[in-house]
Amino acid sequence: MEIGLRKADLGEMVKEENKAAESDGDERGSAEKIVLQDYRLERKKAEMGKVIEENQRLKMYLELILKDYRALQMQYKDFVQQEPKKSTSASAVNIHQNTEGSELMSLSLGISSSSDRKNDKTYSITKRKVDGEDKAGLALGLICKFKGPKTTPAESSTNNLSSENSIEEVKKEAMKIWPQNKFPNTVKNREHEVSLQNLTKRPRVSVRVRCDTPTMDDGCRWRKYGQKISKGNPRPRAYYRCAVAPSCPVRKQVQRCVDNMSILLTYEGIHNHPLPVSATAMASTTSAAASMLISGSKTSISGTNFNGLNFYYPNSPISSSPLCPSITLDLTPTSFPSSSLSHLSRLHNFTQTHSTTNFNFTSLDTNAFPISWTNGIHNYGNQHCSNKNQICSFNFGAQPQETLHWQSLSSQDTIAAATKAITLNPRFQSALSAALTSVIGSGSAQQGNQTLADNKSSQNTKSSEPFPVLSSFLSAANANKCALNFLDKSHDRDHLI
DNA sequence: CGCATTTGACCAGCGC
DNA sequence: GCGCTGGTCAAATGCG
Repeated sequence: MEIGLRKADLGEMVKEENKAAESDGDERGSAEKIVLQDYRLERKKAEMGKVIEENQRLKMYLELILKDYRALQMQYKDFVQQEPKKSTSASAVNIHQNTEGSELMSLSLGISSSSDRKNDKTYSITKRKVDGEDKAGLALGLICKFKGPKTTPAESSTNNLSSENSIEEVKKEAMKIWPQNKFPNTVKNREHEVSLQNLTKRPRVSVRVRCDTPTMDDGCRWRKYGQKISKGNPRPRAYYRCAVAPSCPVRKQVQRCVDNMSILLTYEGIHNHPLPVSATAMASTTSAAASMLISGSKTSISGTNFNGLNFYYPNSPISSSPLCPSITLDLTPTSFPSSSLSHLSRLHNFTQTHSTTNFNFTSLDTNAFPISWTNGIHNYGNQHCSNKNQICSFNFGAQPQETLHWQSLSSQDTIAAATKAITLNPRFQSALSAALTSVIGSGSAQQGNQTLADNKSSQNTKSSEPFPVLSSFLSAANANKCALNFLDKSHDRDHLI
């Protein structure tokens, strides 16, 4: 569609140019006119060639995306088919059967704000039940509980049932949890749902960078509102608010590592205002990752406690709330892949309810044991992943032709390069999507791709537009369009960085 | 003087 | 229920 429009537009342009040429011709000699026309023709031909080439590339991207989509669709089908067999309770089967298709997508993401949590006393009860009883499958209960209308005190009290795992009780739980899903899912409801999600869910993106200076300038204006000594790290953690706009919800935590020069920046929330150009590199990196989180969570259906891409950092654990999915982009040149990974593993063994994703953008020699990604999407780079433990580490510099030498770059450059890697390369997007999809449980890398594309596109359009990219989720159609726009423009930017 | 930072107090969530 | 911890608030302080 986009391709067709482009050709049509170009045709119009050629006609207009020809008209202009004709009017000019009255004042010039015919020979000069012919030469000029020839020149214009050649130019248009060249442009046409570029457009055709671009269209081919777009088709290629589209095929890749479709391929990803089909692969995910197959995985999803497999999952749906296998899950009832695995499930020990009939209600679980009902839940899955009731949640097939697109509805299931919208049911999966249950996040409430802290204020909601305050009101919803069932939260902690349900969560504990979920954590304790069935780490593999019953997370659905939690998910739905978040989303649903506030339960009445009577309903809440019934949640205090003794935790015997009888089928009847599970059924009762499921009935309490799911009834709202049987209501007609009107457009209004969905919009409300989505807006609520965007308002209440604050994705966390941690960026680990090497920084020799006391503070790291990421281009944005921040106002410090607190400082705290956190457990396990003598260096205080600083809390910042975005000071660009008073209403901006974005917060940042800065934690310096105790034993090296790396610094961990944790961003929470999405900017609701235009950003200075200097801030777009970091912001686009984090928002791309945040978008991935949101999209991934949104399409997760069950299984892995949906909540979590958790960050853990030796000697400075950043707390993670189940309400705040988080992701870490490791941009340090000298990371600690093996130790961090084992650390993550150990941590995860202790806290099975959390899962962790660590994207390592260091040079490839820091990671030495590639494991092929088996999600049926793309193999890209070295990906260290243990699905069982929900721990993934990516090294995106693994393929020689795609290797980016982060070590030689400054922090800003590294961030910019990482941003580029995430946003411009469909393979990166696929890999990221695959990781998130895997970690979160299920879902659509497709949507992740679109979101990333959308994200980049939104930045590309105009700096005057508000930065937040999560709003793109409100319109799938728009996301499609933006994805194409992004793909359309991506090759031009390839020359920039 | 205005703005940013510091810092102790307070609050909420969570584990025991 | 209590204590620990992370996160936030707001008065005090510092700085240009």
